[in-house]
Amino acid sequence: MRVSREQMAENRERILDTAATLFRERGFDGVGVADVMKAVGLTHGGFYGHFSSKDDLAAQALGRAFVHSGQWAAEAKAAEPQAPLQAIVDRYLSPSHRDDPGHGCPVAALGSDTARQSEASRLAATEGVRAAIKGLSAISPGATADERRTSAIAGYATLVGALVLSRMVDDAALSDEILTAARDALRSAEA
Amino acid sequence: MRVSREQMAENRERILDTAATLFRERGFDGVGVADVMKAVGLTHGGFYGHFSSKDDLAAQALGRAFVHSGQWAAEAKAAEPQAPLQAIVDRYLSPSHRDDPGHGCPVAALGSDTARQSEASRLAATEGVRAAIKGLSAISPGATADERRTSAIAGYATLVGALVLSRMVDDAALSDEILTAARDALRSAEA
DNA sequence: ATTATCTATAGATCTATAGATAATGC
DNA sequence: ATTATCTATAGATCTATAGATAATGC
Repeated sequence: MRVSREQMAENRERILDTAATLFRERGFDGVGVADVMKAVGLTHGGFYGHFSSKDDLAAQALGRAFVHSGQWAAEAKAAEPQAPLQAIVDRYLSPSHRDDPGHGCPVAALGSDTARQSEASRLAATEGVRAAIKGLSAISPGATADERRTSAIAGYATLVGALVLSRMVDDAALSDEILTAARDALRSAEA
Repeated sequence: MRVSREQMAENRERILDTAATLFRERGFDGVGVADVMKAVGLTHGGFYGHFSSKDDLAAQALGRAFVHSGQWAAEAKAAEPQAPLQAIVDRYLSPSHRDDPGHGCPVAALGSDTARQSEASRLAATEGVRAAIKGLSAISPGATADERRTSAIAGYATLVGALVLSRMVDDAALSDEILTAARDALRSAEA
């Protein structure tokens, strides 16, 4: 039953990544500790050797999701160095992102829930949002640093809101229209 | 124990309004049937005489929240007929709206959750979002009806995203900055 | 010998229902 | 007599813990 120290560390990573995905797919309350452990292939009693509580897991999994989000943005930038903001906007507002919340933006997937979560989760979210704003400020339009930061925050809000709205409505045409409208508006703001 | 037919109808209304507030404050999973009934002053067994299930209540309470949201926007328009969009934006992005989710926008409070809710809830949300877009299209900037609709959708997304972000972060200054940045960006878009 | 994981379960909570109670309305 | 509400509870689910098991690592 016991595994090596190295294997244990790997198990912990898999619990975190699996939880980060499941929470984004089903919400914090839609996933139990036993669900996460079962998905990883362990029994749920073993969970408490890795994390002190479900809240602890939630906070760390949220942090993990934000880190992946940042890498995701960096990839988009690297792939399109001439128009990095447009690359991020197009990828963020794509149907494939909308249809795969488990591997997407943690703000759109868990935003309204996180506001009601533990202190540790909210701290992870605050750092994640701060980092995202910083990253977007470097590539957003504006004559001064202040203007770029303002347009980065507003652009971030537009992305998040459009994705939340597109996932909420039960009408494929309206959902697509929301993504397209937000993309068009952000494109003309860049010009 | 029994009450008049009229009183029963009033009880039903109070259950709906109370649920609409509690769900927005604590999320769908953060509120039990017993919590709602206790807040109304009834025992939880009586609930099933009014609604067939918690899902049924959730869908109807969500519809109710959207109706109130529409009235809220109409009030802002009536109070400031010369600049109706600005009045809505200012009210939506105010600290008092941010700090009172129970009486505010259902999209910002329950958006990510609603995507995972029952068919009936998603239908209520779809109608609510459709109505909001229609209302905003009438007062949004743009030369053609299509342009006004696009800027209405993008503006709505900016409002929702900014409120979600401002509620998620655990830093008052950053939260205020997000509200202000979104408001400034929407103001310059109107011009 | 130590310890990562497993088995089993306590304790709490939540939805939904069945039958009792008591006030309304024909 | 009808029916809106109440009391009590069944059944399911979830977090967390205690003690057993068996493989690692000194």
